[in-house]
Amino acid sequence: MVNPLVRKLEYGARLSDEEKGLLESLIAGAEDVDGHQDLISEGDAPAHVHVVLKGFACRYKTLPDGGRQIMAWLVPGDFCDLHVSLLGEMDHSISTLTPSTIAFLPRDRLDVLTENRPTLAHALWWATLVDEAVLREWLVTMGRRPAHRQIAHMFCEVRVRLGAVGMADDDTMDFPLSQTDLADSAGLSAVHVNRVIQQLRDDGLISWRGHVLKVLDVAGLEALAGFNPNYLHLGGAAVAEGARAAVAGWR
Amino acid sequence: MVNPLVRKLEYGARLSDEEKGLLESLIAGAEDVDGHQDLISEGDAPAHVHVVLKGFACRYKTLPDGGRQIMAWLVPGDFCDLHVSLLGEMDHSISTLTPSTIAFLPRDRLDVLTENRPTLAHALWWATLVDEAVLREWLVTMGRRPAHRQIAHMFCEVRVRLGAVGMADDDTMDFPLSQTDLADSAGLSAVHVNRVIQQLRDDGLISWRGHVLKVLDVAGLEALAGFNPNYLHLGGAAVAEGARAAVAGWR
DNA sequence: CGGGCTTTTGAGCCAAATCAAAAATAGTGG
DNA sequence: CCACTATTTTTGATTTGGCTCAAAAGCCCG
Repeated sequence: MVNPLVRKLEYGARLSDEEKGLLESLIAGAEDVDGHQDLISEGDAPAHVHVVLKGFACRYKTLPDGGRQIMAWLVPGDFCDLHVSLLGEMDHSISTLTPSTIAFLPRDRLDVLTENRPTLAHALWWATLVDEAVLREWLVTMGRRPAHRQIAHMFCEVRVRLGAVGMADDDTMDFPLSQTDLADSAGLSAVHVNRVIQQLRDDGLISWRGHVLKVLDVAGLEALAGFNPNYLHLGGAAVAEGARAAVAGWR
Repeated sequence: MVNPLVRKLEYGARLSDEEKGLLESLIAGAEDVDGHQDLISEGDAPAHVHVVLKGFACRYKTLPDGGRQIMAWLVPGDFCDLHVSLLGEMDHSISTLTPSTIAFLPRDRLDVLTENRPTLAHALWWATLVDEAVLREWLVTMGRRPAHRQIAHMFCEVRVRLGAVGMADDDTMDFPLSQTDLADSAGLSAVHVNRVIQQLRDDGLISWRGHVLKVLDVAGLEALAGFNPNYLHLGGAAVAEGARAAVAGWR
């Protein structure tokens, strides 16, 4: 299978075969990590750039009262700490949610590469900006959608994101989070998440048993969630280029 | 008074006088805009980069049921659409909350400038990454803090952010949002926000009359909010450089 | 087969929402 | 400077979505 990192970044820029090769060659090493292990902690200034190749990780913060809020899911192809380093030190932590494979890219070599390869640099910044767009959508979802729509929305999103890296064939995907993880992502209690899930199952929208999530009724789930995938910006590099050309023309 | 844009970006990079001048010279024009006017709408691919010079603006999305969620406050010195253009088209809208002065920078000239001035480019990306960090904190706040702590947190944040551009002397600042705006930012109802505000007043933490917000008890408010300003990354360029040097040393 | 998760169920409660209306403020034009 | 509106803030009453606490049931895996 093609590296999920390359696969994802192709949505951000039209990469040449050479550029794809350069990117893959940067993967200095990969490590299998257990679930619930911190990869990077608040206050760190990580020397390497981490990429998820397999499994699920997350960004999170812990509150004074012990509560945990997950702010992002990191799925195969996602960077953990690409540009945050520019801020000096991490203002949040990153940990695996499930057993995962994490790749390391030497930051200095990545820097050199992006200086010489504007297309690659573009793709990497694109990835960071999409992260931000996802964050915005999560905020909207938490602020203004009731619990069942919120959970539905998260399933819609993960279906599209995993699909983009070839990991959601037939609307079926490995989704190994616990309901507690989901609750910490949604800002809900685990008990309530459980009841919402049962409702979604009863309504024939999803099935979720063991680690396998299946979206049974894509249209129904998306309608419930009010899901519009535009914020994921997966229209592809070609689309984005067209948009930029159009902008240039208007100036 | 020094341009708030320059003032803010100095936290992101150590800018030379020449660079500051270049930045200011980019401001092609500025316009006074009424409150509650859309500056940029979802789907746009804006030709200029907008910067708030005076007043308050916001990023927001509107939901199918008509609800509005504000995802960010844009205060003097903040960009509205700096790097989002890299995504092709806007996935959210931006409007003023109050009468404001908005500056326009020609995107092509900005692009040229950043290509030749790595320090400036750094400062601009820093600003984008701080936006993202603020978004993360808002998410945590909405997900895991009860309403009174959440509102307290927003006041703590705005105090520091306005202070950074010299607009919060003596813990007193112009804060012209309505309680409805605040509710749409916090994901709460306006009625509940009103009751929370009264509680904060009764507890002697703030006063907020007309458009003037005064934080009467900084320590008390921050303790209530569980506020840690690290996510704003206003330690200053010197601090950040030190951190980077340290990283380099560890490699 | 037993211990440690995770999911599920039940009961009671509370924070925040909704609905509705009054009071206070801020503009606006005469 | 004052009436006249429109908006914003405040109050009250009621409802509810989601929380907490607690325990049972199911699963996974060694």
